Amino acid sequence: MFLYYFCAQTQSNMKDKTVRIKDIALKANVSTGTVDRVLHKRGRVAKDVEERVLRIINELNYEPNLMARALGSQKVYRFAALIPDAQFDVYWYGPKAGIEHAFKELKQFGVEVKVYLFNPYEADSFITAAKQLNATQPDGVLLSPIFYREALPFFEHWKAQNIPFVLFNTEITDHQPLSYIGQDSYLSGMLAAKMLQYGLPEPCSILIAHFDEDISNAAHLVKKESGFRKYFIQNQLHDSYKLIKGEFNSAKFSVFHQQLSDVIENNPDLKGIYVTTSKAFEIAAYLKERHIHDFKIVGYDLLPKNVHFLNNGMISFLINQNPKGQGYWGIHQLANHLIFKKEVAVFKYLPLDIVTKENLNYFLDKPEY
Amino acid sequence: MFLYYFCAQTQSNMKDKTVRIKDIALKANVSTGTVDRVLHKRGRVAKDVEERVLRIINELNYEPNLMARALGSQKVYRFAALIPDAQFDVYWYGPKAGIEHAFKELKQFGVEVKVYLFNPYEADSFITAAKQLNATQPDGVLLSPIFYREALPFFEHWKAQNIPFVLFNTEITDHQPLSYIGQDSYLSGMLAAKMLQYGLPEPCSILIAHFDEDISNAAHLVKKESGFRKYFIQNQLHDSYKLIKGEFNSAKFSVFHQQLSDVIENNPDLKGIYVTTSKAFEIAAYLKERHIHDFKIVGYDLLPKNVHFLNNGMISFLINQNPKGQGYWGIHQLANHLIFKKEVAVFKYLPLDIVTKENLNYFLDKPEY
DNA sequence: TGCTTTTGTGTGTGCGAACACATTATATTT
DNA sequence: AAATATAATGTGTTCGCACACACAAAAGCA
Repeated sequence: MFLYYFCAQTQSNMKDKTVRIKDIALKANVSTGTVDRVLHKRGRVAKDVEERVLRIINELNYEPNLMARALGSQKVYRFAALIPDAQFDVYWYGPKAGIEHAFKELKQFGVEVKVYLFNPYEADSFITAAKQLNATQPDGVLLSPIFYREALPFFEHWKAQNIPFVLFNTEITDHQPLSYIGQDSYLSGMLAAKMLQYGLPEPCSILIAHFDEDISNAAHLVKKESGFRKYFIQNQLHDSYKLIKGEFNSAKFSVFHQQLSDVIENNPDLKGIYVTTSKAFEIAAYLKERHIHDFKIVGYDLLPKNVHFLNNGMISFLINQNPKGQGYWGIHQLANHLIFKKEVAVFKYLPLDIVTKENLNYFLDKPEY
Repeated sequence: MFLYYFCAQTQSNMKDKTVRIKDIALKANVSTGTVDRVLHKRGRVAKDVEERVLRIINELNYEPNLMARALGSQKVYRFAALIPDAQFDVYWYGPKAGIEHAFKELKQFGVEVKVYLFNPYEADSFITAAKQLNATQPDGVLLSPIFYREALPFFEHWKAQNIPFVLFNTEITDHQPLSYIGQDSYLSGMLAAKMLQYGLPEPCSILIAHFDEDISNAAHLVKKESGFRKYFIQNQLHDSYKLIKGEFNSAKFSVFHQQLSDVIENNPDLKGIYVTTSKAFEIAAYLKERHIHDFKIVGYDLLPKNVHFLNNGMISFLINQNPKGQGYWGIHQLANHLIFKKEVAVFKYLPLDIVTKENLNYFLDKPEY
């Protein structure tokens, strides 16, 4: 019978136990202390000895026992996260939950996480929080750089201080972060286009709705829009579908309503709406109020209000940006780099989850990733 | 500024380090040995003492240090997996990969995994492999019980031997497995219906295509079909759409082609096809050959051939059953139960991932879950 | 030469839990 | 009451690693 065997022993070296520092020391005719010094590049080792030890480490394919390491070294890794306060935008509950979850998994390895919150509508509050964060000299930083310009000097500072930082949610990959985590905004736009067009076989108008953001400072929204438009071009559909662009401000209801009703009146064949942010519920609510039920809406994120309109059919699909996962993986990337010395990918793109009424449950309260 | 602080110290007990057995022993006026006996229910502890210790464990919110545990106890956990050989059906590469991935994460905790392969088209080979598996007296078993009847006596045996077993892929939840892992077949069918109907606004006929399976022995396919039909009833669409059922056998090409062309000829308004297994590519290939391009197909699983037809547009959507994840979580459920003493959910439903050309990449080679 | 640095190397302890073993207290038998 | 069994509890070693420290040899310098 066919049989695979996964176990600690390699096939070649059949009955070898896992290689320990002791084993290396023995084979190299030195003490464990010396091996330790080589492993940690603490110096104070003769050249020839160092080479010999390194060779043997390679030969024996030594892999440190992470348990024992975490147990032995009482080192504490102090991570800091810098994210918007959920009280201003419930979206940010997700990342915070993800960060907390990652912390729970990693605290055994000596990880501590401080979360600094700022007001996503006030650049100053970002700066204040970031300065405070810096005062504590963390070993690694995770942040959502929604204030790009304001974040720049901090990038410089961390680079100078050799503090790895991970960015998420807002696609920025200059300034050598350790890693960027989030979705591919461009593909995200293409996917949204597919989902709308697939359900709207007849030629019609489609609205691209941006919300609340300073578009010039929000590169990811621009990318989403390009991806969205690209889909129609790539599939030779740009003659059949008219794409309208709108920027809305949900803060002032009356203005928002006026803007939206203008768009609807001016485009009688409007049948689909792509909301580039998590504010799809604003539009759904408006349409519901007006008893307009034949629109297809695609938006982002499983906010309670969005879920509500997904369930009653006003919203056709939500693309899950996995905010929880972003926080979770952000902390994990730092740990992988600092604690486990793993290579971490500069781009960590999370899946583009398509959520409908039918599969909603699996994305709502998953504690795992 | 707002600030959350995740660290080893609880807020109430500010400067407490993590609680160790020693701390409990101290507070309970006993030795660590006694605490240990209480923790592991090894007996030989006076009733009153046990109660006191348990109370203090609770009060102090003790959580064992998994590192130290894994280090200290050299215990080896021997898991066995019993799955079809991928050489008969490439689908099974997924579970095997997931099992291997889980092993890599868990080997630090002393986990070993033996994978026994059988021929999914020969019940005897299943029995042979299962017997061989039993001979090794594993601590836990993960299997896909695609031969339901043949698996029954083994369920009994494991139950009698107190060996936890986890089932996956084929929905079976009798016989008290530790856990079942897979998709909710019923919801899966509903989702497929949604994806087809959403893209086919006009009334038409839709084919439900089963493949290769002995339907009477494949409860999950029946459930998929019920869910699929339910969608149309629930949404009052059963007048507009005619649902046709077909059972195909891909082994005999000529027969299969005849069957399929019959269905197409007899239903000129056929526009959608729901393939309940991973064999959607068979139908896509046929249609492609006949230059029929206006059908919407929804099927399962990211097999290379399916991916091919997803990319060229013949298949609209694939629902990812996450075969890799099933193997991964299967092993993890065993570990959670046996090693980490966690409660494990009897039903572990994996998300219903909707895969299109646009978001395909994220589901193809994700090493994480 | 005697003395201080520097460099190379080995030893020992602690981390938290598991488990074997040693010891003490209590019950039972003779 | 002494002997013995048995239940209850305490002690010590182990796991693999990090890190502090001890110490020796070599090198620098007067």
